[in-house]
Amino acid sequence: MNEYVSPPEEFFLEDAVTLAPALLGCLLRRDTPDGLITGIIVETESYTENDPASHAFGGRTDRNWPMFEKGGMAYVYLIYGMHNCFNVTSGTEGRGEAVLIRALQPVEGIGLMKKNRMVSGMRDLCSGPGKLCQALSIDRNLSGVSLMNGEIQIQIPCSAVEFNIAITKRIGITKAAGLPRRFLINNSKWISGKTDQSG
DNA sequence: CTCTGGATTGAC
DNA sequence: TCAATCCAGAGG
Repeated sequence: MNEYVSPPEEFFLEDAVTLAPALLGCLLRRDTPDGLITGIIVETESYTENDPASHAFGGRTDRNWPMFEKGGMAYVYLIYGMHNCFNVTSGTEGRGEAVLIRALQPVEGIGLMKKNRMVSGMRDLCSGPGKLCQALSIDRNLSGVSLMNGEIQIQIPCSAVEFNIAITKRIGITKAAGLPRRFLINNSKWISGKTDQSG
């Protein structure tokens, strides 16, 4: 069992395309009134300001303002009227970019995740951006909070973990659909998509 | 103010 | 394959 610690602030100041693969293998930790929930990040996507698929493409707004702040913030938004998506902002202040967290390997608080998701299969808990937000009770009230300390934190592993990173096109977008900006831990069974097997 | 479509999910 | 469901952003 690896140990995880808070990264230095500079960790989040990299550009989104650098930070997205760097977040793989890191721990996402969520403190709720009901208890602690954690999971290892296994799938991410990067969205930069010059990317037509990015919310930051049209400039700063009331919704996307965290993307333009200094890296290390949560940017949470509602998609399709019903699902929340959690992003880690990246880059120095003024740069509109973020990394979408798409899937986690559940670690702690699995009972809570099942309760929040109202499903029992491990594979269904965090294998998608909307799913993991529901499992960790993340909604857009948390957009703009710091990830350095507080109710949502990102922690890096103390000792390096061996894995290969696969890079593919992003999921579910129509603009700039061909860009290789999706990063995942190769052969992880916890990534999003259709590979159902309850357990 | 009205209109439109989306960084998704789960049921047909 | 497609409906659910709502708000940000664009246009009048």
